[in-house]
Amino acid sequence: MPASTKSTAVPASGRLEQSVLTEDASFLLARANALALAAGNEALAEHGLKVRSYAVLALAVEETRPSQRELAEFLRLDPSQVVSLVDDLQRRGLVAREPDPTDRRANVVVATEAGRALHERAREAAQSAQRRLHAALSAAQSEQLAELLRLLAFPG
Amino acid sequence: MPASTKSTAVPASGRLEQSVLTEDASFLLARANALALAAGNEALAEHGLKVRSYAVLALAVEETRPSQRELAEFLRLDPSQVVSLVDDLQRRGLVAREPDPTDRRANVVVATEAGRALHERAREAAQSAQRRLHAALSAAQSEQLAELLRLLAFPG
DNA sequence: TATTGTTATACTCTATAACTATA
DNA sequence: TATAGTTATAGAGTATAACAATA
Repeated sequence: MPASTKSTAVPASGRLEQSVLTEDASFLLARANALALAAGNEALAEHGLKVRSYAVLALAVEETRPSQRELAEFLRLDPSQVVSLVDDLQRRGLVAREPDPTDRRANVVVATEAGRALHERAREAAQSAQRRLHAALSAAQSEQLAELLRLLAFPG
Repeated sequence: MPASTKSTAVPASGRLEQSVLTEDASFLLARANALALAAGNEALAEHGLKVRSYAVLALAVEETRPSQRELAEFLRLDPSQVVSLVDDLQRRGLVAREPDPTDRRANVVVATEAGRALHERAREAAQSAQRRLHAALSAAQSEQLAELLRLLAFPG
């Protein structure tokens, strides 16, 4: 193969990495998210979870006692998507819907004991996947990235 | 309403922001990406584009002359998705498929004059949407965020 | 044999509207 | 009137397998 077809040091598969898109934060965000989502789903699959259901379970484990509405807002999901996520977790005995005493329209989603146990194991899998994903970053860089993303994800 | 139901200074809509998920880089990535995607699609809609088709157009405008295969890898799309994205842009006269002289299996995707003109206008809309999205970040922070995301998005 | 682009297909995700029971 | 949850449904996005042409 003639040298002219591979005139740079960049590998053939990465020819496009010199694109201006590489300076576009939204594009980088999309690509990084695609990689993180794939890695997360793969790591959680052995526990029967995905990134979505793991997030709901994680919030149900906490003291906050979130309503489905709050879950939808926080996770940027449609309320109807929360219904089916909670349906699934409830069918598997991992969370329960409890009535909110202060608002009889609302359900509070709380983890069962089995849900807490599964969450603990899943959390470790997710964290180890994240460590692999952040292999190119130092611990300080990972923390800094999280801080900057927080500004973007929670404005105001 | 009794004070005990709103015991913190956090607004009711943001009660969950104290969750440990808020320290999870992958969750923050997902939420930030959801916001950026929505803002991007909204900004590009007036030009008849979405984030996906804009990215393809942007790469077709450059000198790189990417093949559909390269577009798929770079944008982390399935090759079949690239087919329909290019189909659509081509139908609208914004890009053309040119045969790759060095590989008769491959199509090279290049922007037409109309495509270049539209890209220029769309780029401005996308950039101004991004400035709004990054309102909480300084210019230095935005640049830093992009650098860190690049490490995540393009490992190796 | 392996790869590029293509088609067809199924599956997941997302968004919308309409309904009920509450507020 | 407005909101929480639910249901149904349609649309967008994603993933898979199979095929023709070419390497």
